[in-house]
Amino acid sequence: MDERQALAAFGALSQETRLRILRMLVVAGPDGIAAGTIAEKAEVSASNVSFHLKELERAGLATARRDARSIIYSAGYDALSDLIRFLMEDCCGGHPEICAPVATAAACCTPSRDIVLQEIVK
Amino acid sequence: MDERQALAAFGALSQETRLRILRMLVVAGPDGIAAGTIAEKAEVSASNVSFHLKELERAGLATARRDARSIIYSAGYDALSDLIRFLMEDCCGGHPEICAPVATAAACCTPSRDIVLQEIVK
DNA sequence: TCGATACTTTTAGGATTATTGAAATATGGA
DNA sequence: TCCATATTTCAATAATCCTAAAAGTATCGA
Repeated sequence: MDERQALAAFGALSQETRLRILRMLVVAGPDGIAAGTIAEKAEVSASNVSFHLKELERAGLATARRDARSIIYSAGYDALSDLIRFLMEDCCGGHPEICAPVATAAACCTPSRDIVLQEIVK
Repeated sequence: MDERQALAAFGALSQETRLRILRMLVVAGPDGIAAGTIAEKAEVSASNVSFHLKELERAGLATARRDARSIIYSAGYDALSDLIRFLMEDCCGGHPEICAPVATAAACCTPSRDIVLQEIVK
Protein backbone atom coordinates (compact mmCIF):
# COMPACT_ATOMS: atom_id res chain seq x y z
CA MET A 1 0.00 0.00 0.00
CA ASP A 2 1.45 3.36 -1.02
CA GLU A 3 0.90 6.71 0.62
CA ARG A 4 -1.77 7.71 -1.88
CA GLN A 5 -3.93 4.75 -1.00
CA ALA A 6 -3.38 5.27 2.70
CA LEU A 7 -4.51 8.89 2.42
CA ALA A 8 -7.65 7.81 0.61
CA ALA A 9 -8.36 5.19 3.25
CA PHE A 10 -7.82 7.60 6.13
CA GLY A 11 -10.04 10.13 4.44
CA ALA A 12 -12.72 7.54 3.95
CA LEU A 13 -12.64 6.56 7.61
CA SER A 14 -12.61 10.11 8.94
CA GLN A 15 -16.36 10.53 8.52
CA GLU A 16 -18.77 9.23 11.14
CA THR A 17 -21.31 7.70 8.78
CA ARG A 18 -18.66 6.02 6.66
CA LEU A 19 -16.91 4.57 9.68
CA ARG A 20 -20.23 3.20 10.91
CA ILE A 21 -20.95 1.71 7.48
CA LEU A 22 -17.55 0.07 7.30
CA ARG A 23 -17.96 -1.53 10.70
CA MET A 24 -21.35 -2.82 9.57
CA LEU A 25 -19.81 -4.33 6.46
CA VAL A 26 -17.01 -5.95 8.41
CA VAL A 27 -19.46 -7.56 10.82
CA ALA A 28 -21.67 -8.68 7.92
CA GLY A 29 -18.77 -10.51 6.33
CA PRO A 30 -18.42 -11.65 2.71
CA ASP A 31 -22.21 -11.87 2.25
CA GLY A 32 -22.35 -8.10 2.39
CA ILE A 33 -25.38 -5.84 2.80
CA ALA A 34 -27.66 -4.16 0.26
CA ALA A 35 -27.25 -0.39 -0.06
CA GLY A 36 -30.84 0.21 1.01
CA THR A 37 -30.43 -1.90 4.12
CA ILE A 38 -27.28 -0.02 4.99
CA ALA A 39 -29.19 3.25 4.67
CA GLU A 40 -31.85 1.98 7.09
CA LYS A 41 -29.37 0.67 9.64
CA ALA A 42 -27.22 3.79 9.48
CA GLU A 43 -30.34 5.97 9.58
CA VAL A 44 -29.32 8.17 6.69
CA SER A 45 -30.92 8.94 3.35
CA ALA A 46 -30.41 6.67 0.36
CA SER A 47 -28.53 9.35 -1.53
CA ASN A 48 -26.28 9.95 1.40
CA VAL A 49 -25.44 6.29 1.83
CA SER A 50 -24.78 6.02 -1.90
CA PHE A 51 -22.32 8.88 -1.72
CA HIS A 52 -20.50 7.43 1.25
CA LEU A 53 -20.38 3.93 -0.23
CA LYS A 54 -18.77 5.36 -3.35
CA GLU A 55 -16.17 7.00 -1.17
CA LEU A 56 -15.45 3.73 0.63
CA GLU A 57 -15.28 1.95 -2.71
CA ARG A 58 -12.85 4.51 -4.07
CA ALA A 59 -10.56 3.79 -1.13
CA GLY A 60 -10.87 0.04 -1.72
CA LEU A 61 -12.57 -0.40 1.63
CA ALA A 62 -15.81 -1.65 0.06
CA THR A 63 -16.72 -3.58 -3.06
CA ALA A 64 -20.06 -3.67 -4.88
CA ARG A 65 -21.93 -6.36 -6.76
CA ARG A 66 -25.46 -6.46 -8.11
CA ASP A 67 -28.02 -8.93 -6.84
CA ALA A 68 -31.42 -8.50 -8.53
CA ARG A 69 -32.58 -4.98 -7.75
CA SER A 70 -30.14 -4.40 -4.97
CA ILE A 71 -26.50 -3.56 -4.98
CA ILE A 72 -24.66 -5.49 -2.35
CA TYR A 73 -21.65 -3.97 -0.67
CA SER A 74 -18.97 -5.94 1.15
CA ALA A 75 -15.96 -4.87 3.17
CA GLY A 76 -12.64 -4.68 1.35
CA TYR A 77 -10.67 -6.75 3.81
CA ASP A 78 -7.46 -6.54 1.82
CA ALA A 79 -7.43 -2.75 1.93
CA LEU A 80 -8.20 -2.89 5.63
CA SER A 81 -5.33 -5.26 6.27
CA ASP A 82 -3.04 -3.13 4.15
CA LEU A 83 -4.00 -0.04 6.10
CA ILE A 84 -3.23 -1.71 9.42
CA ARG A 85 0.10 -2.86 8.06
CA PHE A 86 0.81 0.65 6.84
CA LEU A 87 0.17 2.05 10.30
CA MET A 88 2.21 -0.67 11.93
CA GLU A 89 5.18 0.13 9.76
CA ASP A 90 4.96 3.76 10.76
CA CYS A 91 4.59 2.81 14.37
CA CYS A 92 6.97 -0.11 14.71
CA GLY A 93 9.49 0.65 11.98
CA GLY A 94 11.49 3.11 13.99
CA HIS A 95 10.77 1.89 17.49
CA PRO A 96 9.56 -1.69 17.91
CA GLU A 97 9.65 -1.51 21.68
CA ILE A 98 6.98 1.18 21.78
CA CYS A 99 4.39 -0.86 19.96
CA ALA A 100 4.25 -3.86 22.20
CA PRO A 101 0.62 -3.21 23.20
CA VAL A 102 -0.42 -3.69 19.60
CA ALA A 103 1.03 -7.15 19.47
CA THR A 104 -1.43 -8.21 22.14
CA ALA A 105 -4.33 -7.14 20.00
CA ALA A 106 -2.77 -8.87 17.02
CA ALA A 107 -3.17 -12.15 18.82
CA CYS A 108 -6.86 -12.10 17.92
CA CYS A 109 -5.88 -12.67 14.30
CA THR A 110 -4.17 -16.00 14.80
CA PRO A 111 -5.78 -17.52 17.86
CA SER A 112 -5.17 -21.11 16.88
CA ARG A 113 -1.48 -20.70 16.18
CA ASP A 114 -1.00 -18.72 19.36
CA ILE A 115 -2.77 -21.27 21.48
CA VAL A 116 -0.73 -24.04 19.91
CA LEU A 117 2.48 -22.19 20.64
CA GLN A 118 1.44 -21.43 24.19
CA GLU A 119 0.63 -25.08 24.77
CA ILE A 120 4.05 -26.04 23.53
CA VAL A 121 5.73 -23.48 25.74
CA LYS A 122 3.89 -24.91 28.70
CA MET B 1 -10.20 4.54 22.25
CA ASP B 2 -13.74 5.55 21.41
CA GLU B 3 -15.18 6.34 18.01
CA ARG B 4 -14.78 10.07 18.47
CA GLN B 5 -11.04 9.78 18.98
CA ALA B 6 -10.70 7.40 16.07
CA LEU B 7 -12.49 9.83 13.78
CA ALA B 8 -10.16 12.63 14.87
CA ALA B 9 -7.14 10.43 14.25
CA PHE B 10 -8.32 9.33 10.82
CA GLY B 11 -9.05 12.93 9.93
CA ALA B 12 -5.61 13.98 11.08
CA LEU B 13 -3.94 11.31 8.95
CA SER B 14 -6.02 11.99 5.85
CA GLN B 15 -3.93 14.99 4.81
CA GLU B 16 -0.68 14.53 2.94
CA THR B 17 1.44 17.02 4.87
CA ARG B 18 0.18 15.77 8.22
CA LEU B 19 0.84 12.15 7.33
CA ARG B 20 4.36 13.08 6.25
CA ILE B 21 4.91 14.98 9.51
CA LEU B 22 3.67 12.09 11.61
CA ARG B 23 5.99 9.62 9.88
CA MET B 24 8.84 12.05 10.49
CA LEU B 25 7.98 12.21 14.17
CA VAL B 26 7.72 8.44 14.47
CA VAL B 27 11.13 7.96 12.90
CA ALA B 28 12.60 10.70 15.09
CA GLY B 29 11.45 8.88 18.21
CA PRO B 30 11.01 10.34 21.70
CA ASP B 31 13.61 13.04 21.05
CA GLY B 32 11.17 14.69 18.68
CA ILE B 33 11.79 17.48 16.17
CA ALA B 34 11.54 21.26 16.44
CA ALA B 35 8.61 22.87 14.65
CA GLY B 36 10.93 24.90 12.43
CA THR B 37 12.89 21.82 11.40
CA ILE B 38 9.66 20.04 10.56
CA ALA B 39 8.64 22.97 8.37
CA GLU B 40 11.95 22.77 6.50
CA LYS B 41 11.84 19.02 6.03
CA ALA B 42 8.22 19.03 4.95
CA GLU B 43 8.87 22.03 2.73
CA VAL B 44 5.89 24.02 3.92
CA SER B 45 5.54 27.43 5.57
CA ALA B 46 5.93 27.86 9.31
CA SER B 47 2.31 28.86 9.71
CA ASN B 48 1.18 25.87 7.73
CA VAL B 49 3.22 23.42 9.78
CA SER B 50 1.93 25.05 12.92
CA PHE B 51 -1.64 24.52 11.76
CA HIS B 52 -1.05 20.86 10.94
CA LEU B 53 0.85 20.18 14.15
CA LYS B 54 -2.08 21.55 16.11
CA GLU B 55 -4.33 19.18 14.23
CA LEU B 56 -2.10 16.21 15.03
CA GLU B 57 -1.92 17.34 18.64
CA ARG B 58 -5.69 17.60 18.85
CA ALA B 59 -5.90 13.98 17.74
CA GLY B 60 -3.31 12.95 20.31
CA LEU B 61 -0.91 11.90 17.58
CA ALA B 62 1.69 14.50 18.57
CA THR B 63 2.78 16.17 21.80
CA ALA B 64 4.65 19.43 22.28
CA ARG B 65 7.28 20.59 24.74
CA ARG B 66 9.51 23.61 24.85
CA ASP B 67 13.29 23.38 24.56
CA ALA B 68 15.04 26.75 24.71
CA ARG B 69 13.64 28.81 21.86
CA SER B 70 12.16 25.92 19.96
CA ILE B 71 9.05 23.87 20.46
CA ILE B 72 9.74 20.19 20.08
CA TYR B 73 7.07 17.85 18.80
CA SER B 74 7.07 14.11 19.35
CA ALA B 75 4.83 11.33 18.08
CA GLY B 76 1.95 10.28 20.30
CA TYR B 77 2.70 6.59 20.30
CA ASP B 78 -0.17 5.71 22.59
CA ALA B 79 -2.73 7.23 20.24
CA LEU B 80 -1.09 5.47 17.34
CA SER B 81 -1.24 2.13 19.12
CA ASP B 82 -4.83 2.77 20.09
CA LEU B 83 -5.73 3.54 16.51
CA ILE B 84 -4.19 0.31 15.26
CA ARG B 85 -6.04 -1.62 17.92
CA PHE B 86 -9.26 0.13 16.94
CA LEU B 87 -8.78 -0.92 13.32
CA MET B 88 -7.87 -4.44 14.32
CA GLU B 89 -11.05 -4.81 16.31
CA ASP B 90 -13.07 -3.73 13.30
CA CYS B 91 -11.12 -6.01 11.05
CA CYS B 92 -10.69 -9.10 13.20
CA GLY B 93 -13.70 -8.85 15.46
CA GLY B 94 -16.14 -10.39 13.07
CA HIS B 95 -13.85 -12.55 10.99
CA PRO B 96 -10.49 -13.47 12.48
CA GLU B 97 -9.57 -15.72 9.58
CA ILE B 98 -9.56 -12.85 7.11
CA CYS B 99 -6.99 -10.83 8.98
CA ALA B 100 -4.20 -13.38 9.06
CA PRO B 101 -1.91 -11.23 6.91
CA VAL B 102 -1.88 -8.59 9.60
CA ALA B 103 -0.55 -11.00 12.16
CA THR B 104 2.58 -11.35 10.09
CA ALA B 105 3.21 -7.64 10.25
CA ALA B 106 2.49 -7.70 13.96
CA ALA B 107 5.48 -9.96 14.42
CA CYS B 108 7.69 -6.90 14.10
CA CYS B 109 6.41 -5.73 17.46
CA THR B 110 7.54 -8.73 19.46
CA PRO B 111 10.42 -10.18 17.52
CA SER B 112 12.16 -11.76 20.46
CA ARG B 113 9.12 -13.60 21.75
CA ASP B 114 8.28 -14.85 18.28
CA ILE B 115 11.77 -16.12 17.67
CA VAL B 116 11.77 -17.88 21.01
CA LEU B 117 8.49 -19.58 20.26
CA GLN B 118 9.63 -20.60 16.81
CA GLU B 119 12.76 -22.10 18.26
CA ILE B 120 10.71 -24.11 20.69
CA VAL B 121 8.42 -25.34 17.93
CA LYS B 122 11.43 -26.47 15.99
C1' DT C 1 16.51 44.03 34.07
C1' DC C 2 15.57 45.10 29.54
C1' DG C 3 15.62 45.16 24.76
C1' DA C 4 16.74 42.55 20.64
C1' DT C 5 16.24 38.30 18.48
C1' DA C 6 14.58 33.84 17.12
C1' DC C 7 10.81 30.99 16.78
C1' DT C 8 6.12 29.89 16.64
C1' DT C 9 1.20 30.92 16.53
C1' DT C 10 -2.89 33.48 15.28
C1' DT C 11 -5.79 35.76 12.03
C1' DA C 12 -8.06 36.95 7.75
C1' DG C 13 -8.93 36.06 2.98
C1' DG C 14 -9.90 33.37 -0.87
C1' DA C 15 -9.73 28.83 -3.18
C1' DT C 16 -10.56 24.04 -2.99
C1' DT C 17 -12.99 20.11 -1.36
C1' DA C 18 -16.74 17.63 1.31
C1' DT C 19 -21.59 16.99 2.56
C1' DT C 20 -26.42 16.94 1.93
C1' DG C 21 -31.39 16.81 0.30
C1' DA C 22 -34.06 17.07 -3.92
C1' DA C 23 -34.62 15.71 -8.46
C1' DA C 24 -33.53 12.37 -11.91
C1' DT C 25 -32.12 7.89 -13.69
C1' DA C 26 -31.94 2.94 -14.02
C1' DT C 27 -33.57 -1.78 -12.92
C1' DG C 28 -36.67 -5.81 -12.38
C1' DG C 29 -41.18 -7.87 -12.27
C1' DA C 30 -46.21 -8.05 -13.63
C1' DT D 1 -45.24 -1.32 -21.39
C1' DC D 2 -45.88 0.40 -16.86
C1' DC D 3 -45.20 0.69 -11.97
C1' DA D 4 -42.61 0.27 -7.88
C1' DT D 5 -38.19 -0.11 -5.99
C1' DA D 6 -33.36 1.11 -5.63
C1' DT D 7 -29.65 3.92 -6.55
C1' DT D 8 -27.25 7.88 -8.53
C1' DT D 9 -26.54 12.66 -10.06
C1' DC D 10 -26.91 17.56 -9.25
C1' DA D 11 -26.71 22.02 -7.14
C1' DA D 12 -26.48 24.52 -2.89
C1' DT D 13 -24.42 24.69 1.56
C1' DA D 14 -20.78 23.87 4.84
C1' DA D 15 -16.22 22.69 6.06
C1' DT D 16 -11.34 22.50 5.23
C1' DC D 17 -6.90 24.11 3.45
C1' DC D 18 -3.25 27.35 2.14
C1' DT D 19 -0.76 31.89 1.89
C1' DA D 20 0.86 36.00 3.76
C1' DA D 21 0.97 39.39 7.29
C1' DA D 22 0.78 40.56 12.09
C1' DA D 23 1.10 39.32 16.80
C1' DG D 24 2.59 36.63 20.53
C1' DT D 25 6.17 34.29 23.60
C1' DA D 26 10.22 32.95 25.52
C1' DT D 27 15.24 33.11 25.41
C1' DC D 28 19.70 35.18 25.17
C1' DG D 29 23.13 38.73 25.71
C1' DA D 30 24.37 43.40 27.28
